[in-house]
Amino acid sequence: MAALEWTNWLPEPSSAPQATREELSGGLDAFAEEFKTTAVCKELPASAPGSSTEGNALPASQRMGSEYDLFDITSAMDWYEGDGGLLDGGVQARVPEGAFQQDLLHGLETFSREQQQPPVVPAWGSQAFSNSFEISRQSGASTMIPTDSTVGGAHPAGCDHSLLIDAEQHYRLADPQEGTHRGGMLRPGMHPIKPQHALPPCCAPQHPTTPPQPIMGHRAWESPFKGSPQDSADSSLFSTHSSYDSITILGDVQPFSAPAFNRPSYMESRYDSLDSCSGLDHPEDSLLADMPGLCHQGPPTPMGMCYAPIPQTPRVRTMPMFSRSDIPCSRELPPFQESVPMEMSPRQALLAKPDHSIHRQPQRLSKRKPAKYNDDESYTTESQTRSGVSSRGRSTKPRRYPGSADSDDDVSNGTNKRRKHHNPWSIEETEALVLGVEQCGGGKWADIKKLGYGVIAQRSAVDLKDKWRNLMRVAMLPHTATRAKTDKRREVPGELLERVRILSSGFAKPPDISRMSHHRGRRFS
DNA sequence: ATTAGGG
DNA sequence: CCCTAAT
Repeated sequence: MAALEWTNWLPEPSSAPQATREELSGGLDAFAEEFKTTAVCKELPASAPGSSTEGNALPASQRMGSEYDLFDITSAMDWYEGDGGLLDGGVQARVPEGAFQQDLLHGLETFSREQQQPPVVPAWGSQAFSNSFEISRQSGASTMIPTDSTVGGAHPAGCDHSLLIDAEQHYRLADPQEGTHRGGMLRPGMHPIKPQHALPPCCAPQHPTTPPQPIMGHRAWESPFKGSPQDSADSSLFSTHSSYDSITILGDVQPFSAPAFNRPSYMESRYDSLDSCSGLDHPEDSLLADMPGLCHQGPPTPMGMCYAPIPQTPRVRTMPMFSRSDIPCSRELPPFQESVPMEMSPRQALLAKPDHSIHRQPQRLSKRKPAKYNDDESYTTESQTRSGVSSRGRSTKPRRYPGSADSDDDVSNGTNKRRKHHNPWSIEETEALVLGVEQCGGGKWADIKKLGYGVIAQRSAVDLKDKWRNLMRVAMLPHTATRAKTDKRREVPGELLERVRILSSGFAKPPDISRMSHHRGRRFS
C-alpha cells in the first residue's frame, strides 16, 4: 500500500520531538492526576499492536487502557481547536497551534503501523500536544466545544479558546493566548465561558447501569461572539449566525480509515475550517461521511453535518434536528415558525404519531381552555385585548377567582373538593420533554418551550417542570415497581425512562429519595 | 418573567 | 396541577 502522504503537510517525523517511554508515561500520569482519573495507560507497546481500527471495534469499556484509544478517538472526533478558515479578505488565517495534532497523532500511528515500525510518538507537552483534548475513560469519547474561535486576530484577544468536555463532565478550557488551561468538573450553574451564556449541562455522565451511549447529545449553544463581526461564520458562511450555535456530541466513533485520511479534499484543504471538515459545505468531502459504522443524522447544522455511530439496534433514537428555529443553511430546511401556529419540523412530525394522544389532546384542551377563559371573561374585559397570544402564561393570565364556581369542573368526585384539572401527558409529549431536556438541560423550561416542539406548545414551563419531576421519580423507581399498568397508553416507555435516568444523573440535585413516592394516591402522569 | 419547591 | 416564594 502506498504510504500516507501526510508528510506533505505535517511536520516531518524527524522534526517531531520524540518522547521517551518515560516521558509519555509521565505525561499520562500528570493527565490522570490533573483530572483525578485513573491513569490512561501505563505501558507502551513495543510496537504498534493490532490496528487501532480493530481496537475501536470493541466496546468502549474494552478499549480503555490503551494509548491508541487516545489517538484514535481524538482524531475521529473531527473537532479542531480553533478555525483556520479564510477571512473575508481572503487572508489565510493562522492555524492555531496544535490544530492538527489529532491528525498528526493518527498519521504517525498509521504510518508506523503500515511501515511495520515502532510507533513514533511526539513528546507529551510539545506543541503537538497542546492539551486540547480530553478523554473519557468511561465512554472513550471526547467532546470539544469550540467557543470563541475567532481567526485571523480579528478578536481582540486573538486567541483560540477551546472548551472540552467529556462524558464525565470534566472540562478543560484552553487559552493558547495565555498558555493557560483551566479544568475541573462541570457543575450545574457553572459557566466556564461567560455567565450570560450559560453552558448547558453537557453530556450527561453515563448512568452506572447503562452501557455507553453512542450519541451523547445535541445541544443548542450560543457563542459569546455570535453575530459579532469577529465570528468566522459571519464573515464566511452565513450572514447572521455563528457556526457554533449548536454542537453535536458524538460518542464512540470509528477512527479515520487510511483511505479517508488520504482524501484529496483533505490533503488539499488541510481541513481549513471546522465546517469543511465536518462536511457542511461538501458533505461528500466529509471525512466522517464514509467512515464505517457512522450514519448521517439529521440535516446539516451550522456546525456541520451530524454523524453518529450506527445504532446497534434499530431503535429510533434520532437526533434532535434543530437547536434553533431559524438556522440558516444553504440546504433546504423545513419551514419553521416560532410563534403559535407551529409548523411541523421533521422531528415534530416524527413525534406526532398518528392516533392516540393526538386525538385526545386537543379535545381536552378545547374543552378546558375556553371554559377557563370564559370564566375570566366576565371579570377581565380590557385585558383580553392586550394579552395577545401567550398561550398559557400563568402569571399574565387573569386568574380565576378562588371562590368562583367551577363551571369547567364537570365531575365531582363525591367530596365537595374541587377536582383538579388533569390532562395526562401523552407519550409524545413526554418524549418531546425529554428531548428538550437533552438539548437545554434541566431547569431550562422556558428554553425548552422555545425549542418549539409542537406537542409541548400547550404545556407551560411549569407544566414541564412538574412533569420532569414526576418523570425523575418514576425513572428512579425500582424496576420491579412498575405498577400494574392498567393503562397501557399512559405507560412511559422504558426507553424514555432510561433517557431520563441518564439525564438526571447529570444534575446536581437528584430527586429526593424520601419523596420518591409522592404520588399521593394518584398515578404519575 | 422564570424557576424551585411544597402541597 | 395549583400556589407561592424567591430571584
